[in-house]
Amino acid sequence: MDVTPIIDPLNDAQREAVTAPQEPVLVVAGAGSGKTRVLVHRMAWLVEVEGVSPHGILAVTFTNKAAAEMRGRVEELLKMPVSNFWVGTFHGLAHRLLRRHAEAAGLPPGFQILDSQDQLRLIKRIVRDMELDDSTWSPKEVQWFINGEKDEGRRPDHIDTRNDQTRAMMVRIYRVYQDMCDQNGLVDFAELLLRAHELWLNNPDILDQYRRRFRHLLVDEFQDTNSVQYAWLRVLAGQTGTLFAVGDDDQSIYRWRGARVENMFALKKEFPNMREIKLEQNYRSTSTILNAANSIIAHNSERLGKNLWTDGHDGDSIRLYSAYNERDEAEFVVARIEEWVNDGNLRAESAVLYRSNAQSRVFEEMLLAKQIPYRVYGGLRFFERAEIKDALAYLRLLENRADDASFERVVNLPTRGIGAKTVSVIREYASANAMSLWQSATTAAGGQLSARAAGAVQRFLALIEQLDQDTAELDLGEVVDHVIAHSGLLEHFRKDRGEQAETRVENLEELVNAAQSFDPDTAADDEDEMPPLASFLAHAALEAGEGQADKWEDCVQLMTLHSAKGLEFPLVFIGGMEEGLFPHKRSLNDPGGLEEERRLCYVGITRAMRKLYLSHAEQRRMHGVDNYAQVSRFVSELPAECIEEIRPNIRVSRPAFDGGRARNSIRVKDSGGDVRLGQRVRHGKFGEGVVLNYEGSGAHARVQVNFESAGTKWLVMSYANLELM
DNA sequence: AATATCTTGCAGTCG
DNA sequence: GCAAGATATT
Repeated sequence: MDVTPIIDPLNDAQREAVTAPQEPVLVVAGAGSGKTRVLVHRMAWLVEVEGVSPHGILAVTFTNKAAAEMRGRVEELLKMPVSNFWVGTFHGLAHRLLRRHAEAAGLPPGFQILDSQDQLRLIKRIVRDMELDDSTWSPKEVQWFINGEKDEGRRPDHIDTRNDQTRAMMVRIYRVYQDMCDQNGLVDFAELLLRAHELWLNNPDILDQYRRRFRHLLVDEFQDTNSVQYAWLRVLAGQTGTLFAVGDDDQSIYRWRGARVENMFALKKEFPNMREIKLEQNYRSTSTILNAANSIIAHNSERLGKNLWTDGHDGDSIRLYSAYNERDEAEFVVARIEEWVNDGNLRAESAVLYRSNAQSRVFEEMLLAKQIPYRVYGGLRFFERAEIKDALAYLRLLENRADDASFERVVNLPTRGIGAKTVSVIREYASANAMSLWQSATTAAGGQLSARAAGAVQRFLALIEQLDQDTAELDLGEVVDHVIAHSGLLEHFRKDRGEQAETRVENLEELVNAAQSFDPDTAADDEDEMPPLASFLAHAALEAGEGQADKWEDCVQLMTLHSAKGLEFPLVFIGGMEEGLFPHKRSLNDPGGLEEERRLCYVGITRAMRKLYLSHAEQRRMHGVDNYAQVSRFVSELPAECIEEIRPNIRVSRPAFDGGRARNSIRVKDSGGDVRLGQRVRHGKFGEGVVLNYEGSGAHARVQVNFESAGTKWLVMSYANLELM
């Protein structure tokens, strides 16, 4: 057999990894050192040379993108379809296991996935139902707490709450939340992983079956595994499985969602015979860019230690631009992109990276103004759009009548005379009798509904049953089409004359397309197949789709630094290099947070192949308020000889701003005086009060005043005629 | 009960 | 600057 395509394109270190004996291997692979290639070639090596059946190989990644890429490349190399391999994300694989073994995992067969929006909604309701103050028990924090505990593998019973009232209450909410999910057959993201792990622990026979099957476990981005994922893999590997783990401690950027870099060290302890191989030769970037990256990451203390090198060219300096504000920054970036394109390059080769999603807006506006096509990754994804979730809620009810979240979402959408009052009666009767909203509704909440409300509810129930019957024989695309048409959703959005109504209708139509072309999972594995609708719904929750269509058009790529991991671009911009934004201020509270931000910066820099631009703005509008920040410390951690500063052109219209760093007063029209925060003022009608807040400037300036008798009001300065006191 | 308008909180990153 | 939720209006 000809193995040259498998081993020829590899350097020595890569080859050592790919051809290693069937023993545990840890590959520490720097950015751009060919780690995906190593994984792909290892799989090919196992199959072609070692004679391992694809059936016995499990490959795990974190993102759908990475999984898709791995599939594609293995197929290309082996020239055979990879349907026999299990290749997927942790969540995807966990989901597949749970579907197969729903009963053993203690789940109803029609269980649905709860995405984080739905999860938050549910928690909000629970906090309210428990009559807790949602400012002390902010649903977001509760969500954070629950997910954090689940990521560590802890159920409410495992959590020690002695001497900690706050924690005790959090655990109480966690309990109620979990009961709710169990009753409704809902599984959140963290739960998928935890249940999959518990499936091993509680069912030795099932575990044994998979242990015997998967003798080879390949794991990408090992530094991003959390405790549960690690335990899941560890148990699956057992004494007989061989683990092939690839990771880079310097690219560990998901600690906030439970990832533990330490898992890389733990591996070496658990498998004393583990072979460790370092990949340090970079094939992606110029040496200037690599120097910058090495120099940044050297400021971190906790590292396995590794230094990237290349035998390529120096390339251009890294350009640093100091903008006045975020618009100026965007203008600069877009102008550079225009030059790039005029030089005959593709737009798709350029990427604008930023720390937080909110930063994309200004770049989008500027690109739009210059009519440059672009594509935003992340942000609000297709399956997360409100109208899509509405449609999915109908579909979910068809699958699982007990899905309360979906029930509530569509019971009165489009409006059919079932108001808040009616729903709350149904809800109370349901919780008093430990039944689903659906069941409660079928009994007209135990007869507590008025005749009119009961009639409306009855019509809703009949509608769902009717939809279910009518679609029983249809295929997936037709089901979706039928449901959005006959549920009244499409009609509802059609007659809505809001500006977004049209795109909503288009999105619903797009959903039908998505369903039609949906391929029930590329890994059409042997035995039990999932019903298409269930499979499609899971796909919607797990993959969420992309922000916009038109993948194939040549367009500028916009994304967060996080979602850029694993990608590369000839031209890269990193915007918002400001203290407080990057490193983000909320990362500074916890130890290790800063180092993680620095690794994120390292990830960003190493995305660039040829040209890298960094920029920061002196002034940036956030939450509608101007902010001023220092240049990010990361800029000063770069070697000076790599950097070339670009001064703004004089012609740039410097925004009229009034000098002060922390501006806290505005000028009252024609009056010579300033209104400051805390200033006492008198109003002709409302009397005396104190200025709490203000916004805008000039004729549009408004102030918020707390009046002693009239309460707080927003007033337009130019009309209010405030008298300063 | 349905719709229009105002207020509030937000934006840290993913599956 | 936007979206969700709260409040006001019909």
